[in-house]
Amino acid sequence: MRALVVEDEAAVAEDIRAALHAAGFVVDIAPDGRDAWFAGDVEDYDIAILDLGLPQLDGLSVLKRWRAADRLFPVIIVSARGDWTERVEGINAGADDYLGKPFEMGELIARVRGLLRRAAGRGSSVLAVGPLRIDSQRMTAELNGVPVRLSPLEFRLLDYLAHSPARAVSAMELADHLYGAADTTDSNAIEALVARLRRKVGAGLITTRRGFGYMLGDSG
Amino acid sequence: MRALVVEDEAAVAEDIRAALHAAGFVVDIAPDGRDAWFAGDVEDYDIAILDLGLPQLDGLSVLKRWRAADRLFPVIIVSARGDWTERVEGINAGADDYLGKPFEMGELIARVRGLLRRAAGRGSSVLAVGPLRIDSQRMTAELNGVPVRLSPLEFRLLDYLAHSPARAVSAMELADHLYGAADTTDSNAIEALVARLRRKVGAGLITTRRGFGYMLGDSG
DNA sequence: GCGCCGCTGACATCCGGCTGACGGCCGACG
DNA sequence: CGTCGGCCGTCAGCCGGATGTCAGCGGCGC
Repeated sequence: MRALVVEDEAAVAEDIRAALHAAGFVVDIAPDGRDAWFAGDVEDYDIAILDLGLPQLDGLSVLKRWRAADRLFPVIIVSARGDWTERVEGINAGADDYLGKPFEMGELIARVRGLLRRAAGRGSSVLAVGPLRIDSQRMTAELNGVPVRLSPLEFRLLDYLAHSPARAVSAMELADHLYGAADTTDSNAIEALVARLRRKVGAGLITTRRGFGYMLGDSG
Repeated sequence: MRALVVEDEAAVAEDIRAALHAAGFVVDIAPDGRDAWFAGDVEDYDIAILDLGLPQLDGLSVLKRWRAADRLFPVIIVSARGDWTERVEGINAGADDYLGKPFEMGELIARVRGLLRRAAGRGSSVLAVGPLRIDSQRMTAELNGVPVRLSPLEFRLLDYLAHSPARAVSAMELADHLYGAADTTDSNAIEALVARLRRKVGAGLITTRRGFGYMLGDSG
């Protein structure tokens, strides 16, 4: 999962980054509105945390521009001014959630997870695919009720697939969301990762659609 | 689907080519404005990605010449970050979308799909033809609600037919768009492909107009 | 009824994707 | 500080599905 954090105060940005990173996200930070707009327009994020008070370009404007450009990833607005009208404005501009400062990192993570769940069209916080249960909260997985020990990358790959229902996800997209955009590796790292995952969760769970990508389950 | 990438920087061009190819496109690359103008004038593209900073002939001029010659395929302008005036100029010259550098490949693909959808006069990425539903986003097809497993080429052929409403598409045109112009193969590869497709989606869905080509459905 | 275009099933080939092995890197631990 | 073990990217070779080719058949249009 890839997240964009828009926050001008470096210390706060770093706190959020750390929390998200610990929760298994790849994080980009945009320190001002202009960078934020650009990054959100150009990169492929799963979610954005957006501070409203920003230099260069106001947070609400950033959000509106994203939405106008059909950038539909979930956005959580974070703001110091606990203003009620502001909240409404945020929602109207296309925000999916609102969090007043100061806030607990735990709450932020929880809301992020909730939004991702909704975006994936799932109700429960524990995703189930066949005999496999994936708990993104605890970063654990169970096969037939038996805990499976997964490495961080393995888990994130599995988690990303689980959040992309009924869709084949290409190796390129996976690399993008697991590593971030920077490296255009044309290696078989993803294939190797998938192989190791299959060895742990059973070969049948991850289907390869030749020429398209990977998906969980086998229908479709 | 066939795309023209106009980009003088070989590495960038290659990245774009790879991404488009992974998304199921046949890609031609034009390294300068002159080549671009010629290729767009002579070949039959479904979309073009146009860099503005070009040797020989400026990108905007290329676009204007295409439009002046009634070459109406959608064009996405790609340009170094920042300049609003440039963006306006681009739109005025007949561009359909604008993307600042650097950009995320996934973003490019999404916009390309959006434009093609609009070009086909549809709102959704899911096309329905008789009992068949084609989702070009997920690259899946369903027959009466049952997923059909198609190979990459099969899917692209089907997708192309679906985007050519009520029209017979010749084998030559199909070969052109599935493989690229270069090879003037006088083989029956397309026929074989169609045969395999028919076996999977039902013979009635793809009609042959003897001497003209193939079309989806049977009316017209 | 004739001829040609197009269809099919079989076969060859080719390429994407899988695997097992290897080694670098890094953190844990003595 | 050295060693150990786990994680993970890279390599090379293999496998099987995907796709082009061929040859023969069939039916559509004249």
